[in-house]
Amino acid sequence: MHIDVNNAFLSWTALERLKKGETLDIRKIPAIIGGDEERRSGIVLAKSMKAKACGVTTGESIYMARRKCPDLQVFKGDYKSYKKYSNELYNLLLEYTDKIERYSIDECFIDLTEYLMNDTLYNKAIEINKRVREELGFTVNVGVAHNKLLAKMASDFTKPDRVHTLFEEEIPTKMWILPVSELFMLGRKTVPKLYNMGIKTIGDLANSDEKYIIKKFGKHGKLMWEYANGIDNSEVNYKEELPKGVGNSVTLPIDLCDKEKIQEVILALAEQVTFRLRKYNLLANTVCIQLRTRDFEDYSHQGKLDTATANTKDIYNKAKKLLEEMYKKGTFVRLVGLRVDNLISRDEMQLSIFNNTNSEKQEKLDKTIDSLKEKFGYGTITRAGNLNAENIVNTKNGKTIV
DNA sequence: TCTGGGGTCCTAGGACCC
DNA sequence: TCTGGGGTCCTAGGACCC
Repeated sequence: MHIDVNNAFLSWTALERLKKGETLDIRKIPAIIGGDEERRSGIVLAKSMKAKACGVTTGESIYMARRKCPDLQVFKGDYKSYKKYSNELYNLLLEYTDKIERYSIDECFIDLTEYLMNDTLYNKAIEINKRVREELGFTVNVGVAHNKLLAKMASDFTKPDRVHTLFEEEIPTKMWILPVSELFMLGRKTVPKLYNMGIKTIGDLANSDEKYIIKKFGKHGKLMWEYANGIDNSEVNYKEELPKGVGNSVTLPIDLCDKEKIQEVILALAEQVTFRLRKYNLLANTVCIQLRTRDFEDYSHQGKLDTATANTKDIYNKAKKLLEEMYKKGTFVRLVGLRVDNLISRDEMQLSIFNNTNSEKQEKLDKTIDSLKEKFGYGTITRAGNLNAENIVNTKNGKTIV
């Protein structure tokens, strides 16, 4: 089964508000959860059914959404409460199986292979849908099928608060009739190409020549042809996995064309990224910085580190070097990103790094800073060189001890 | 006019090796 | 003047997901 929370951020915000004594249920009016327009991140993150009816779409600018829907109300998101509701859903699902893949904050796959009868599965899905609504206060769509792809497609059919099945024999009537753009993993670049080839529905793709599609689209072609035919042998991945990379990025309040100022932002990002890296007990082997210009052109530059590290200073120094190499004087930068890749666990690391007294000192410093951040909040402590950028990178301004 | 931020996976081309 | 055929590793950029 695939379980998908309906308008997750908006529904959860609605619940939080009601809990605090507000009387207006924002699920029942044209409303959205949006980013911060002043920080130039004003996009739609989630929408109510009434906002959707006006034509508001996720990802578009709040400005556009308001034009489509003049009495639209905009609310801020609160990631902390979202995590809480996500956990409530997870705990409810645990009563059915521990084979749960948390696909995102508002989506889970669960593996119920032990139940072979379609009717049994369907009844379980009905029960989950009802229990979530009654016990947790929000609604979910549940898709029931014999693999993940079909379950995911099913949960997307009609919303909200519905259970849909997509068994083998239902593929032609329920899935093949849909426009090809509805197929999972077909995005804005591939769909027009298929259209030009005369492939308009998922059925058209399913019944096209597999070899031809592979020749045109390579590996991705094989995947989409199989998906169109309902083929997917992937497992429900219920074991927690460590991340393959960790990154943070910020859209700046104003475009910067001053390398020193960009460096300050990179230092704040390095603090953020390495803080998370250390929480996972991982070390990074490569550093990558990303710049977005005022014309929305993205550039990235990466490089390997001499030894794997999670030190703020090491990562920052490398990032600074990369910036030096790539930044063209006079370019106006809108967004700065820093990410680290090729991660290894700290235990795998040879001990060589600990022979270096300087590294040892840095490790101790980072550890101390981390525990202060854990205890008193991320904004508690910051580097003196970082006071300007800190306010750009972090929304919450805690106390600052220098 | 306005266009986020967090990820994963894939590809093409270049450097380098034998 | 004519210059292979393997392979690996690295980087930049792009497609897709939520």
